[in-house]
Amino acid sequence: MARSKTEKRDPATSLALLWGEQEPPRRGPRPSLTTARIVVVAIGIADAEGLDAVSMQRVAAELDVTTMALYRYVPGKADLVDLMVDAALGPAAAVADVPGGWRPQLAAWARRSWGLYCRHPWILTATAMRRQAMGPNQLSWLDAALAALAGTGLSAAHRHHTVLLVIGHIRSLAQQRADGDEQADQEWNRLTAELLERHRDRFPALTEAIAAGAFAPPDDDPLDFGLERILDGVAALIERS
Amino acid sequence: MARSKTEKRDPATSLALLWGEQEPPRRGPRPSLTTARIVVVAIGIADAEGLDAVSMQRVAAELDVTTMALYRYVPGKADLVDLMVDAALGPAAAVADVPGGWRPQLAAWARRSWGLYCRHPWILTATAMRRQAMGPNQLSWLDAALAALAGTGLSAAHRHHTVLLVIGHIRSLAQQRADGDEQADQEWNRLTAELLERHRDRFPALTEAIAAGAFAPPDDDPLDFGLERILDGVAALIERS
DNA sequence: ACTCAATTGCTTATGCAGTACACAGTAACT
DNA sequence: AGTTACTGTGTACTGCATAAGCAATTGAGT
Repeated sequence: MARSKTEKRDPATSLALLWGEQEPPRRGPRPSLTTARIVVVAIGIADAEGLDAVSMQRVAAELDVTTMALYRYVPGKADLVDLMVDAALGPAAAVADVPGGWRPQLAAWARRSWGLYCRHPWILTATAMRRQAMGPNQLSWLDAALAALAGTGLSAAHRHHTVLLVIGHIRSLAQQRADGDEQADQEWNRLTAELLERHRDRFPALTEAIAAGAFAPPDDDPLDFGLERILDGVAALIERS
Repeated sequence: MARSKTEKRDPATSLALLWGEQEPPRRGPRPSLTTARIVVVAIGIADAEGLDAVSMQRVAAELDVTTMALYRYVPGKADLVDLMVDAALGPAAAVADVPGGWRPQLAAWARRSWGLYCRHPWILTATAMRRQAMGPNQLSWLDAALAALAGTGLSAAHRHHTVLLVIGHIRSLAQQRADGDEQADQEWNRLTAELLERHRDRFPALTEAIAAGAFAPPDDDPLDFGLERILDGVAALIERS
């Protein structure tokens, strides 16, 4: 099967970079750049124009250096993206002091996580379907969510799966959000709706649901419905055990 | 913000192709290929070597034609991928005859959907974070899930959100599965675990969860936990209303 | 102070990707 | 037979990631 691209990364080097575990150079000219500065610029591009706009050439141009200069700081693009993700995540927000126990805490965690995906939608693509090196910030988010579930009596495996479930929901929302937002997509939606109308007999339940307003823009927070269902389900599991 | 790539597609043309709504050519030499044949070959490559291995050149070579010949059948790569997705999905399985009401039906739907993502993991990337043209098969899957929820008394919006919640879970699992399966990834996991151990004080809950076996390979179906939680949550909502 | 090795940024070059364009041949409609 | 709509092909352009070699810069060891 397949990892993305040719998979030439050296895990040890990549992880050392991601965790900031590498000795500064002893000799040679002073570096004119920092890994951090490169990452900041790259994130800026991704925020403004999407992940596809982040090419090595583009980042280098923004920094007024040659493309190849970047390779003195970062082994390759994959590592740069990993760094971007971890930097964009930042350290996890503390939710331990949210009152009310695991449920409000996990909800707060989800809400902040969701906010992150809204501010940096490219995180979704950056972490999708590729071996992704996990940096300290990413782990801190995971840790925070697990901490919220610590007192529930759930097994470790169940706690872990619960967190993954919530993350999955958030990512799923981020995905949908990326799909429907922009004006160019209106044309797609219009034409698809037309097609659906023409084949309405093949999709009775869908046709009916649309007629009943299933796809109308919601007025409440899109995160809420799924999050409440999931937390209800988890609550039921907790009570049962 | 940003769609992937330069966004030069014509929605009308792309959708017509996807829905098979285009008149066959009246004159000229017989086409030596079919769109369908191209798609089958492309899916074969994606199944065997991942989506990254699917390049126009590669597909063309497999079919013994020039790269540019493909463009007589498909406007561009994005459209090819859309066709691949819809073809790989196939028509939705009927779950209306699954006994026991909405819950077993939706569970059965989820299970078949999950099977699809297992057989064709590239579907995840293919549908991630890009404007994706929805073809008839994709809509039929959506329709089938909505049909399962038709008798529940849920509002159309809630039915829709419920389906999206389940899809999100499935995709989330597919994502995780893509991450951890392969032998090359063992090295990553080992080194990450080492790093985590060295910084264990920064991630107490995570460290504790791992020690308690949270990441041990599960013996039951990975789909089950999340699916049951979600369905429990939905069931609670249905009872309440 | 002098030498040397490590490290910098730059230049040049390779290979692969998607795709635009113009050509020559082919089959149906007039 | 001629026109027209189509076919597959060759060539070419652009953008991408990245490898290799070069000259300049610096600190450590003498």
